[in-house]
Amino acid sequence: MGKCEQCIIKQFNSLKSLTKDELIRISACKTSKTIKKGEVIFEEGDSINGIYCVKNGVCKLSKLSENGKDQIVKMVVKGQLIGQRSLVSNENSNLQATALNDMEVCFIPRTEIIADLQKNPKFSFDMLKDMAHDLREADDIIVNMAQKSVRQRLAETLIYIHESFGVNPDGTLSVILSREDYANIVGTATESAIRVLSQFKKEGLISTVGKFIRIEDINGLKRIE
Amino acid sequence: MGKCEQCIIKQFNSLKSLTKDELIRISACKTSKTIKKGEVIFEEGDSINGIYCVKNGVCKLSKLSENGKDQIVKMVVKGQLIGQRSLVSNENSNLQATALNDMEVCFIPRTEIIADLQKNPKFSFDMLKDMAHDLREADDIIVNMAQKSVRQRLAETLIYIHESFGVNPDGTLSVILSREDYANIVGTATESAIRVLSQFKKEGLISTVGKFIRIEDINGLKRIE
DNA sequence: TTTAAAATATGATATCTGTCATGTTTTATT
DNA sequence: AATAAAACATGACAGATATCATATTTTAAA
Repeated sequence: MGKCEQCIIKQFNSLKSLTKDELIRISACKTSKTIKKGEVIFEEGDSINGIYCVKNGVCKLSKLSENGKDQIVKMVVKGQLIGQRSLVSNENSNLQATALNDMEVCFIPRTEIIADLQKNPKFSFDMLKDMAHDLREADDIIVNMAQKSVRQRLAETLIYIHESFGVNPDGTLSVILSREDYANIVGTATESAIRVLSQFKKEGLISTVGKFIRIEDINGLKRIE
Repeated sequence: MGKCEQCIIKQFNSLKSLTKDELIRISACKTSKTIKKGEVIFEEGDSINGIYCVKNGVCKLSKLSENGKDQIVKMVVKGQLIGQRSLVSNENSNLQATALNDMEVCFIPRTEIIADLQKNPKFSFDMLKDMAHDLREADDIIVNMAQKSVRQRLAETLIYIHESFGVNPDGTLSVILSREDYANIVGTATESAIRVLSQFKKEGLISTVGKFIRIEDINGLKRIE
């Protein structure tokens, strides 16, 4: 099993602020897991009791709505942490985490992290920064949901995935989502998401081969109103 | 000018975790302000350079959308803090704060708070908890925006205001909002908000006299689908 | 008080989006 | 390869919501 103190992944999240000794201690009690595509890491209401550090792969954080739809609230990639909120508030999770492709994660038990938060102010300040960033993102999502059309939101989602998660060598988006996932990010019916993607294709803004999507005209997407 | 260490308001936010000495120091450099109804406390893009502790009154935090609407993201009442996110991330504000009625606030400069965050782990952990709570609320708002009708969202907004901010002796909601504000919380056109409120009135769910709204049948509102 | 401005109200209509139905394609499994 | 299941696609239609127009009422200001 890898050692936290040597792991490059920690560069990308607040764990980077832990001292070498703290990392060694955490390394001793962490557990590594492989999670297969589609597998649920934890459900709404689960007591998580720790945080996950994503070493590889992508997952979605979603929340079930009363109408049966599973709204995707955030996507998490390599380098990021999952479960900080529940860790801090000591409440059960309000979200479900589901792997979008095969993942490798490390699980660090709650008590260890809490101990470090109490002792290492740089670490807790870093986590504060992360949450402040998440909050800002959440604000933007709220505004988009409230004020923009499905067409605009879907265009922005494609751009976001393109810019945040990158593309394969052939230019297709590296994160593969079903049309239903797109609908659940945008907050619309699956048929509507399919329809709008088809329109984008007709307009030459994107090209698709099955689930693979390539953005052909990113400025065109940005221009959508 | 009041002294922080004797101020009861701090009970309701993370400032309660500061030591007496820290509070005395903060008290020495804080400034009190009165803000009139409708006045803007800070705008999007402003560098805030501190946090506001709300001693009295209510304000809205909003973000301008490209379509010209001013989406309300959160309402802040007596006891709560404003500006933690910008404080922590050291970025300019992504939101505008506007007083909904006359307010009294204390402004604490950034450097003081940062110093305490670095030194007092209990304080920073408390602020982490606050942010985790805000994030959870934001998740709920995203899901509601994405999955619920204007009618449902408006009903839930009325219930939220009723339960979180209370009522006057005559039973009317103590926080007075314009129809436009309601529209900007719910994320709809002002006319739609007006229309739905009129419907609620016709259905006996609420009664209104000018801007004053009284919930007559809270269970009826909760039943709306 | 008078007047102007802003907020509230309501109708008519257009547009957007959801739902249902149905067919096709892709993917997984035997 | 054959089959079933899932995902994707598209049309038709209904319902929700935005927009525009126009009153009416309330509030603020002169």
